[in-house]
Amino acid sequence: MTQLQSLRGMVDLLPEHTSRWQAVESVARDHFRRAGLQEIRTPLLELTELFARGIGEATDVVGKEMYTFVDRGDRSCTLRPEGTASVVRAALQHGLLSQGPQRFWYGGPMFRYERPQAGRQRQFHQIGVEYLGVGSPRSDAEVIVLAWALLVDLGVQGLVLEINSLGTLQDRKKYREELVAWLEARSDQLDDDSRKRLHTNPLRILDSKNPAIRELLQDAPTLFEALSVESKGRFEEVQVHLETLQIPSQLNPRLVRGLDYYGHTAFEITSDQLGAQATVCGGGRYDGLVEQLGGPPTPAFGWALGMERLMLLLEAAASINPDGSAARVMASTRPDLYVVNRGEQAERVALVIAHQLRAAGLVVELDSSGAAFNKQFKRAGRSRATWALVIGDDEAERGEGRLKYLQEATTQANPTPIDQLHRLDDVTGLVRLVRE
RNA sequence: GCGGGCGUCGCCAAGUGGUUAAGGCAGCGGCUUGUGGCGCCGCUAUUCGGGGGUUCGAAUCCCCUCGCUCGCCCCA
Repeated sequence: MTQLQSLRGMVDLLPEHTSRWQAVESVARDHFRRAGLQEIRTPLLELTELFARGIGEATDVVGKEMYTFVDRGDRSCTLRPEGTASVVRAALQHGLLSQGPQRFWYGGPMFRYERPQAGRQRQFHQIGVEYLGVGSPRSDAEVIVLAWALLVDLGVQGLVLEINSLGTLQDRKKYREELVAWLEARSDQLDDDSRKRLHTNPLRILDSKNPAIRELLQDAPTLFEALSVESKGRFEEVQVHLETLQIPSQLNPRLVRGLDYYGHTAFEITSDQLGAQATVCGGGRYDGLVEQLGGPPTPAFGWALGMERLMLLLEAAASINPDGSAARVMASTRPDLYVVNRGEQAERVALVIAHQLRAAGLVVELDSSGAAFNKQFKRAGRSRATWALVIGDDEAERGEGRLKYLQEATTQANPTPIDQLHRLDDVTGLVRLVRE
């Protein structure tokens, strides 16, 4: 293949998709605004150490999925694989945490060096929320409902909210020992993968998709049983708040999540319409991270939502229900007016009137090809504009344009009546007419 | 990193060893230099992801390579 191509897993967003993305982003921004969140934008590139310390050396993300290189100043740099570590770093760096609780949202590209497949790319996009400095069980529910409400508002169907509690560090340490002991006694029944994890990251074995392992795990001790009374109580409180908010949730005791910084509440919002990559949104509590990165002990909670996966769900929802809100979000804008013009004087006038109508707020497409009228009409039809404004030299001479309504099909039997003339200097009148 | 499937025009796609590489959509031009969606006519791949080999002859067989895709792993 001699033709230059984008890198594997790096995807172009073409115009038919960018309009949908903008629509989704604007709905999200509005939700965040009403929740009192502020946007934060951090660099795409950070010191490798930030992610190594924040996410955890033993995790897959850090161990094998990062885009890392050494820059000209001999620093090890990494393209961000997720947003949370950077947000915490920025809050710390600028002393934001000493000003009380901080509520952020962010969005943008993330990078993970993985084999692409359905719902998984090397450069992908997330929008996310981080609540820093708030530790109540109530805030867990408040932040989760933000994600849930956004998805519901966008018209996504068939979502499941799965939640679990990972307890405290001590809870996990205690459980880890129990689990390792239990699994070691049955190590002959483990697959290679699980055996490898036994000592690096045993909790992740719980998440295995291997049916044999799942079967075996049926009788394993669960994390929930190992939780302290306080941790259990806290988690129950979160569940009560979710119920009060009428968010249906399912306890998933195997839900562990792959980033080291999570503790207590962890959750995922999944759909059965995403193939193997079922999670559209995931997050949880990460009370230890701020300290881990050199800050004061600070409770925190957040989530990230995958834009590409969300778009997949929106497409599915729109095709099932063409009148629903998902379909509305997917619809692209069409021009109000297409200016058909030909002739020296007419073309000059058309340029000016197009400019004036745009200034007045209409979506106007100007044909500047100088092609024959029938060509221009053909393009006007294809542009899906509501109206055509026709200006030839006759009209230009009189300072008028012909308005033609394009939304009704012409047939042989019903040739379109020729429309109406309208003064070109009456811009507000034109705008009113087009807007109806 | 490991498996499976696939690669013929911008898109969909026929062709499975004999030579002129169907067809549809889209695009462009014309019928139509003043009125679109319908119709009719014409044009658009010396070439089948790339390289090498077998053969008198290859899009069709073999080898290598690149890419896409789905799954494992992991996660958004």
